[in-house]
Amino acid sequence: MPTPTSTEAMPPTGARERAAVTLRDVAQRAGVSMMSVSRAIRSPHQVSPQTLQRVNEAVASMGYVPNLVAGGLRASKSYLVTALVPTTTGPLFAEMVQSLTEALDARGYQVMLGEIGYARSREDALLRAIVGRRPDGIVLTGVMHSEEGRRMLLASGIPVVETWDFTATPIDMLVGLSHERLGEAVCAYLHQRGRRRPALISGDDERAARRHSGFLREAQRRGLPTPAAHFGRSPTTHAEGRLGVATLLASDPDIDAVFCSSDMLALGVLTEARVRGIDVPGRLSVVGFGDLAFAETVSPSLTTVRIDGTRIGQTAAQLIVDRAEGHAVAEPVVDIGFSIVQRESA
Amino acid sequence: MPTPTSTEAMPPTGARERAAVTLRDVAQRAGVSMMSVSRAIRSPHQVSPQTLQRVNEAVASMGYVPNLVAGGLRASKSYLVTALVPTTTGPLFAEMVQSLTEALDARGYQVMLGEIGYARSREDALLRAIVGRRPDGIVLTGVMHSEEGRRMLLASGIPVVETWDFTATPIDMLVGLSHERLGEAVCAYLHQRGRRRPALISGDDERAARRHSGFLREAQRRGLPTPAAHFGRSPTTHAEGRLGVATLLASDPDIDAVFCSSDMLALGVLTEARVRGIDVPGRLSVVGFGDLAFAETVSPSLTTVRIDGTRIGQTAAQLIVDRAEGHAVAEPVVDIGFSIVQRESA
DNA sequence: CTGAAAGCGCTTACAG
DNA sequence: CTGAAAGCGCTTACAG
Repeated sequence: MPTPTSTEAMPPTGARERAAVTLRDVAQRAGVSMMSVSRAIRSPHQVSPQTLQRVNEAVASMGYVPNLVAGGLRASKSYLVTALVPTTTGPLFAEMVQSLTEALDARGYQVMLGEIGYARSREDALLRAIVGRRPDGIVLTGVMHSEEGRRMLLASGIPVVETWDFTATPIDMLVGLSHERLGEAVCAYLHQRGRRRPALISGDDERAARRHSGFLREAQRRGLPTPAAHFGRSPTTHAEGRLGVATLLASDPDIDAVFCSSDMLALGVLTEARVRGIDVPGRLSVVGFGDLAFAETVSPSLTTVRIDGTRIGQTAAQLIVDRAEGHAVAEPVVDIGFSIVQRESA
Repeated sequence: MPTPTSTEAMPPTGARERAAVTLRDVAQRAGVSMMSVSRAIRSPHQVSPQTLQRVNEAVASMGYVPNLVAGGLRASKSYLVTALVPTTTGPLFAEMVQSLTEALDARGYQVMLGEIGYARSREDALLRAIVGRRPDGIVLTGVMHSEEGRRMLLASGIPVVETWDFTATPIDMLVGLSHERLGEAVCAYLHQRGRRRPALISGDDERAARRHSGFLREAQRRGLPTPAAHFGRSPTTHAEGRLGVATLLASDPDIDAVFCSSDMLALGVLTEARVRGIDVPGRLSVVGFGDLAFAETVSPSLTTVRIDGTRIGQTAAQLIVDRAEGHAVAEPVVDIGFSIVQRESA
């Protein structure tokens, strides 16, 4: 290893090591107490004009950024809300995350996202890391099943909102919908339009499984033959949609409808049908899930199921803030429902 | 307002308010000092077997979750890395985020995502909130332009990695690529395949703009007529791709290639071309950007540009950890390049 | 292997 | 309007 020259010994790197400016430094510079600095920053009107000005000058010249961790520790208030989203979802939850972020931002809270699901086994470890940071609220996508996870969240005392799904036993609060009922509704929709041999293509996430079982139940109720199904992995792909419908048609050429667990699967089905010269919706109806932006403009346009992610996010934000600030929560469980968006494909 | 009955006065809500278990509580229960509990949890082998057992029992029975905020404050170490991703990107950065999360998780760090971009004006406020939590590292998607933002990050002393783009003046470290060169390469690719009137459809993000200008420069160098362009908003959509190619063809029916700033735009172009009976790639070549999963299985399959998001994430993780743990960073600026994935559409 | 003291950077609670 | 003291829940640094 060469002897470092002075230049090598002090690369740009070196400059990054100096300690951050603290409240004490600012107080010294401004010639006031730490408390006055703290007040000048958080509630400027509680402080004399001169104090305010001197503090502001010191803050600006020193580039002071308050340590929220320290403040939060003392005040037992983090103004941080953690949202856990699955890696596997892609754009489906984007709408919810955005509206959650906006609504909480407006009330002075910051949202941090945690990715869950790339290693299901590490879910409890991740939860522990999150609870350990003592956020003022936790938003989960889906409901929590792990007993360990439920216990930890419950014991933490942190407000929790589960979303996008329904359960009779939420940990705390819930903003979601019944995927069973959704599956039933889609089956009814197809049957009412004369379809007799519907099938399904599904990813392996649990909400898709619930939609599936609702669909089967409704088919049975209506006296239809048990719908065939093709299963792929989540996140679902265009390729799986093509493969799925090819596989289904191979074992039963009379299939006349497919309910897909995502719009991307449905798009794959549309592609495969076109390549094979199968008329959609003439010979085959296709229904997606999610109402992603492309559903409206593909050709044929895609009939799908829409869930109002914006409303989920806003409602969750409201619940978290109410609970975090000690207000009564009138309706801790909200069913936001779903709607079938009728377009050309079914 | 009705007088609350005892049931109303003590809803499930009430149970969530009790204070969290602390190290002191566990120490008392286990009959040892706080330090012994702290050691038993963090370095169990430094503690006698009896102590360890008593602590473990107490921790389990009380459901103790250490307050990482308090620990981090004292130790000046948060084991938290914040990644800022644009709301507008959709699935493009998913790969990077996942590999970043995995690589950092393996080293004991936790990644939290912050959404940027739904309100550009709030970018500095968001940065302030993030710096205020004193993460051990910050990963930015794109490069930082705001002078205020650059100053704040620089002054914070927190390791920063900018990604997905290139600049001569990174704040700290950089893992990216030149979008100008990428644009040049795509133009050359199309010209080499006999295309004479290429055009572009672009979202309004700055990396798309750089690809655009590289493309124009290369076109000029090759003596091609100045490529026409259609601009839409980011996030780009399937609808915009359809509209864009329709608009371009209306003003110049002889266009023979389109470079789109996203695969979703390109998919819209494929749809519009099919509906109009325009042969792709016979009469019109289409190139996307991103190599999303569907690019391979749409029909015709989509020629596109791939960026190795996994490698970006892994490299960024390595840089952050090295810097955070005081190791020398050999190569603080990494060009990961790009590749054109040739398929049917061009 | 164990523990008492000090301190991380703030805010609360209290007194002027 | 201002400030000195205490404390949030941990870990560091030191002493045994």
